[in-house]
Amino acid sequence: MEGKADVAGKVKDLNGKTRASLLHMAGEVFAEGGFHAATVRDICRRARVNAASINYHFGSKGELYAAVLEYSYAQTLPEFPGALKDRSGPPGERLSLFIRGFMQSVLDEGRPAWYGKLMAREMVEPTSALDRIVDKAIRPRHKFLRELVVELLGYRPADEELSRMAFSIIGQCLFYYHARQVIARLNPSVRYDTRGIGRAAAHIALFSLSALKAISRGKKGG
Amino acid sequence: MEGKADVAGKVKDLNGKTRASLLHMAGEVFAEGGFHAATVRDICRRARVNAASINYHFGSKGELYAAVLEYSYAQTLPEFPGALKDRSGPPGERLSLFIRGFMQSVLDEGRPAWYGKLMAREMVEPTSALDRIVDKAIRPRHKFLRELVVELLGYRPADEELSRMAFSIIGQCLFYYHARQVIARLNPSVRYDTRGIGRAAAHIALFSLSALKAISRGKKGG
DNA sequence: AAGTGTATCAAACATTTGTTTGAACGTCAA
DNA sequence: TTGACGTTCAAACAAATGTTTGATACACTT
Repeated sequence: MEGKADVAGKVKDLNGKTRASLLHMAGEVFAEGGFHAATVRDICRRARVNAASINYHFGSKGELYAAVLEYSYAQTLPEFPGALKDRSGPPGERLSLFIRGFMQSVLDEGRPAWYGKLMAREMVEPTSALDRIVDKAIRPRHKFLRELVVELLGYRPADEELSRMAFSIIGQCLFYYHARQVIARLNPSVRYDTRGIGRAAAHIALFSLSALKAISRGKKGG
Repeated sequence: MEGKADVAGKVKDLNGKTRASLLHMAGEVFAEGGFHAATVRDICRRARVNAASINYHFGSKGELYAAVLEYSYAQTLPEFPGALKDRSGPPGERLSLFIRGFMQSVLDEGRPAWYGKLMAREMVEPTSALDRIVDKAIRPRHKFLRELVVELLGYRPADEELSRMAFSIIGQCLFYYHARQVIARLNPSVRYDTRGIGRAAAHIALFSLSALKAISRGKKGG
């Protein structure tokens, strides 16, 4: 009944055309509307395969979702891990680069890299995959941001306060993703192409660096 | 067939017990999981009424949702409009009060005031009701924030830049709502009771005021 | 008492969801 | 050629969804 799909899935991976097509289209559909809004029929229609293919190749919609996360995470691996450990250059510049890179991965509509979007979606509408995402993707970035904040402040605040600093920075970034429909209505001039993302990232970097600098000064002075 | 429900809805409003019960339970359910995740059967079960009641009293699930938004908005009316026009007191203090009030309305789990949550949900998962919410609730707050930022900066930046300042502030606030599942995993010590909300609000106010002050100084000095 | 309109209910309805089934097709080894 | 295996497909399935229906009970008027 279940052929070789489960066992061989990890062996052949993308050998089969159907399987690869499903993986890509599923990534697209999941990134668009989240896990629940996505339908297997829509995914299969776009992938031009039979509706039963998902269950044959992945077992279920949920396991397909997990496979998409795993796959897209592996795709983005070459991008980040270097940046997440890079300690060269002034910390302010590293923060700017991090913010821009993060926003690109979440907002850029062009390339088929849905991992950022899937990550952002999981925050709002969690599935059983959230724990894995937190451990593999979010926690490393959070830690990276915390250390950067320590450098920028010049001292290490209490644990909770330090987390809040990171939250303040990431919160600004994610707002552009989560509230993009509202932003489009409040200020239609805000664009989401590479230039627009760059402008948003530049503002967030300026805003955050200014805050950290002023807080640092206040702490040292008082 | 459609009796007096549609016509009389606006006349009697909450006279009927069933209608009122539905309105309250629907608000609760919609706030929990959004419009799509909510089911009419769940709402009716909690309200202890028949499953057909929603269509009888409101016409459809969508119109019930609209009615909930309208009702909960009317409930929160007494709270805000004063605050949104208050020009007394130092602007920094007014910003702190705004942030705290906004976060309370979005995060507080105790009271049955779902308007904040529904508003935050509409941003991420918009329905056809978004336009109305933007006009009636979001735009006034956005405008209020912009004017406050102008006061705090001491000058008026370009339109887009000014909007981004407001986005940076609101983005920090909404992160605590949208990413609460992730926050719980990253830093379990962050609480969502009144004290915890107050602490988060205080941090966001400090962070934002520091940023605005430093940016203002930089602009004037350079 | 009869009549009128409102409200509530259990049941059924049509649609959509994820999933399963059984047949058909192709490939390759014996 | 035969038989086994992996793959694809149309069709059907069971469950859940929003909605509709027809009957029944109640309140109030005439």
